[in-house]
Amino acid sequence: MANTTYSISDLAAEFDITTRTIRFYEEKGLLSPKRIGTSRIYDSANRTRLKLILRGKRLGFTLEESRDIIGMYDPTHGNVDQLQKLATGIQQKRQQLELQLHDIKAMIKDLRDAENKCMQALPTTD
Amino acid sequence: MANTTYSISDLAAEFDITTRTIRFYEEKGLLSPKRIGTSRIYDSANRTRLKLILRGKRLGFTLEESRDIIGMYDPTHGNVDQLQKLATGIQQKRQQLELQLHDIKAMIKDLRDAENKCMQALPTTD
DNA sequence: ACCCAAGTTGACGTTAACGTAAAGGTAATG
DNA sequence: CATTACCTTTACGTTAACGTCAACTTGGGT
Repeated sequence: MANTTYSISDLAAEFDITTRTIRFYEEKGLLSPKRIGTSRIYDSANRTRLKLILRGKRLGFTLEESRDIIGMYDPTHGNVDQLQKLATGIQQKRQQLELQLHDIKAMIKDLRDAENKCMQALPTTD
Repeated sequence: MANTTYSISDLAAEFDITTRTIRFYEEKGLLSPKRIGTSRIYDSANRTRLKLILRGKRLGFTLEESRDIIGMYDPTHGNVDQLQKLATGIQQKRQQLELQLHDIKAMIKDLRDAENKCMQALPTTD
């Protein structure tokens, strides 16, 4: 199984970000690639995490929020009490996202209306 | 018609933000309330604009983006050429929003999955 | 052996979006 | 008439998320 790996500039090119950005995410504890010598080596799991970080960014989340959210994706952390807290944390984030979903839909509708008004104000080609 | 007006602290209280924030938005050209003496007086139109700004903020937009978007809501700007550019601007923003909509839905699904895994890992009460 | 592209670690700079005093004006209330 | 409660402007401080050098090492290709 040829486990594909990536250099830092591979990922930077793929996602159209700088290497500085990727290192910054690592500095903030969002990524922790393996090393060969001093060079960072990213596997597909790292790449996925990066994608999730960027998705969070597009949605306006801070890096800290994204880190928390990504932390919710694997229930590796055994303890029952921890799992309870995790579950409620997940539910809260989901609620927030539902609100955001509502906001976006409203905004899209507003823009559709604006577009229509705009079209009506324009001369028709007939 | 008792045109309702608001003081700056009225709006700050209603939307749970500081007066500083509201003044800052004005500084950035997002609001322009009337004045009585030196005091700012907001009408319902100003209040609506503020609501739109905050919605934009919840969606991760910069103030500049929000200002542009809000500017799309009224086709007051007569010229045909301007209207054409406005229309395409609106369409672009809408496309961006559709992408964001997609991102949000994906994230909600991820969180639902995570919630399920979490529940399965928890002991049932039977 | 030499070069170059790509990697590394600091460290300081920058921008957006406010926070946080400081210093003062004004209007109503006790 | 003095205090309290809001309002104002001006100005410096702060945090997140990188940008931007600088100075250095390192693995391949010719």
